[in-house]
Amino acid sequence: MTSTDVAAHVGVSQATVARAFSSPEKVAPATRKRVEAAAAELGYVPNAIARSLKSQRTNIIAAVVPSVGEYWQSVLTAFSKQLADRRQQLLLFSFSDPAQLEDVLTSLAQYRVDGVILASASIDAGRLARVGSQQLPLVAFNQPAASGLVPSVSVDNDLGMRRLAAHVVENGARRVAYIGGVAATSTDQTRYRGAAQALAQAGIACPYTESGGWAYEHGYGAARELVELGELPDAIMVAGDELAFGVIDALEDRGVSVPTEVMVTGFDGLPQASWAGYDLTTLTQPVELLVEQAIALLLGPSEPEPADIVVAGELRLGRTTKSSSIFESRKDHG
Amino acid sequence: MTSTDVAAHVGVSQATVARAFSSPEKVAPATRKRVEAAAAELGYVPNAIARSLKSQRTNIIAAVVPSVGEYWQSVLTAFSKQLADRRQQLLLFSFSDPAQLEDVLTSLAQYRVDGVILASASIDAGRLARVGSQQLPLVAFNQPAASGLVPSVSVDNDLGMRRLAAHVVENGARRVAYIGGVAATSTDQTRYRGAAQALAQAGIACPYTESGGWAYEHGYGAARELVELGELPDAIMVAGDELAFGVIDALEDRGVSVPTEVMVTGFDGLPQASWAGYDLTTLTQPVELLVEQAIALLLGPSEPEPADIVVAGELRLGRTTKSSSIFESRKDHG
DNA sequence: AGCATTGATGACTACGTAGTCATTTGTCAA
DNA sequence: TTGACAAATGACTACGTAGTCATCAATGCT
Repeated sequence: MTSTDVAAHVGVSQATVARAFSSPEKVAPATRKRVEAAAAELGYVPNAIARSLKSQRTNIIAAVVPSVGEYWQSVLTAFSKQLADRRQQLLLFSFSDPAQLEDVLTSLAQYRVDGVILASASIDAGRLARVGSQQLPLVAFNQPAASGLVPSVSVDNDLGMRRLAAHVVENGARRVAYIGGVAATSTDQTRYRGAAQALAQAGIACPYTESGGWAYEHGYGAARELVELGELPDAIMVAGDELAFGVIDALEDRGVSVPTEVMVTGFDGLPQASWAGYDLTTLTQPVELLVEQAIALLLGPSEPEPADIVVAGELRLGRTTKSSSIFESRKDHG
Repeated sequence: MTSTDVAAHVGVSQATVARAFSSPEKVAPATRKRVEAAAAELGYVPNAIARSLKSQRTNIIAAVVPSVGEYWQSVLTAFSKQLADRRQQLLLFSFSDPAQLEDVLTSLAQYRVDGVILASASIDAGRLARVGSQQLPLVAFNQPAASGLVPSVSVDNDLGMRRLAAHVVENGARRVAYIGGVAATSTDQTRYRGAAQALAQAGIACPYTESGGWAYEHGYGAARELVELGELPDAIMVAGDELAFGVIDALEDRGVSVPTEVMVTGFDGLPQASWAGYDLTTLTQPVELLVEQAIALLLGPSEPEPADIVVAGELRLGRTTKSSSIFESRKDHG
């Protein structure tokens, strides 16, 4: 069922049918109605593939995201929603191993998408630069390493961690440990640096432990080791919320009370952070806003110049840091 | 940069360049190498849009999923991974309101995808039938209502709930409450029926409470009401894991201990169910297997006949039902 | 040597649409 | 009434690819 078929049925030219759908104002109302009626009757729907070939625009945005992780799933959801509002579709390219990235980018290149959202902390700068050297509109999402190489949108990791650190210090922490995700990623580095520098200003050291990933299990494992080594700090700052959930559960499992004995902070502001079971102190990323900015860069009128948009997050105070006496614990387990 | 450009550069015809990429075995090795070299030099990548137009295959599968919910996110991840292995891409259509479905299906129809995965409990049978009447290969994912109308793949909701009910009864529950999601959905109905019938055989009633959604907040609210009404049962069976997390947190928040005072069961087997903080007794859906079956139906050699594949889930025993004396509570909050 | 067979390649065209340009029709002012 | 002009429409073509068919060279066989 093509526009030509509909045209024949109505008794107009194919061009008129095409116009009736792509620029209806250029078709006389009466004609348009007849075309629409025939299309409905025959079940005609314009072919986006052919349209894309002709117009050189696909109205498709590709998202390259890691296939695991609570955080990326929430980001993806936001992109999907906001792109739908702009009548764009989201073509999903997920990968579980950074090594797959080459393959992913190769097949991505074939689809002539209108833009690409590169969302993964685990792409190194060199690779990023190579991708950016294509003429393809590209936005790096929450990848500090992208700065200067490709246009990027990020939460202010440094400021966020500083605020969390300040909060922890205010709440009386004197010894602090930091549990990171993957030390090789710029996200991890930036966050740790923020925390470490802010704490250093208060004269507090902040030993770094790499957990080796961003998932619950990694946080659980790292915290378990910390407990087994003894010498628990007053607070553990964790590089991400999902990690922090694991940290909290590991601590509670071993009888270490949060926040009474050890405070815990996260980073990201996942929905679960607000769940009563965790009620985590964290830095909430303004995901909707970040996504909006990313889309604006991609779909903006001009080519996205290598701008680096940094958006501040919002401090969320949960029960996991309410240790000092002036805070009334809103809830206790027992 | 097109195949014609490459052809001119190498000194062969466009057809040969096209063949070198789409069916390399039909091109002499020497020629193929020259073509590949030129393509690499010029940065040529085949245009999937043009190929799709010509070949009438897009290698794109559309997924229609609700834009919220932990469960659907995990399903999406599985689809994305498995489709990538088969060199198919995933075009994402998410919607937050069932009313948007018409729009979604309209824009979906334009992309001439090779198949559609319809994954939402909140599509009613009538609508399903209409979608199915198109000639488009379609698979309904975890929608019991689809049975007979369109090919479908589902977990065995009935059996799963029966097994959970049996487990709860074995653990000594005599009074049981059921918290559902959205009563109008077939998923909710099937699950409740399974639980109610299994409990009835043990002579136990199972009053149904609708929570009004599938999210954490809905479970939290429903459980809060249950507590405020007094008359707590021995066990609460919940229609989904995310709901169950809310139920557990609401109970604990009000000083009701799980599982000592009230047992809780979920359904889905989300990753978080295995987190130590919840350690939920639930029915784990074999998501990877379900997805595999769905893809097989879609991409199978023949048109997917309206088969209904039902796969049994696996009972996961967590701490939330270990109430009877013979079970040692692995952990307690306090 | 002559002919059939196979492999490699080129010329050509269709896929379905949208934009360009030309043509026709209707409207208004001189 | 007629020229000028705008609106509506049609004919035509290009977008980039892959499949069909034809062509040509090389090989094997009698």
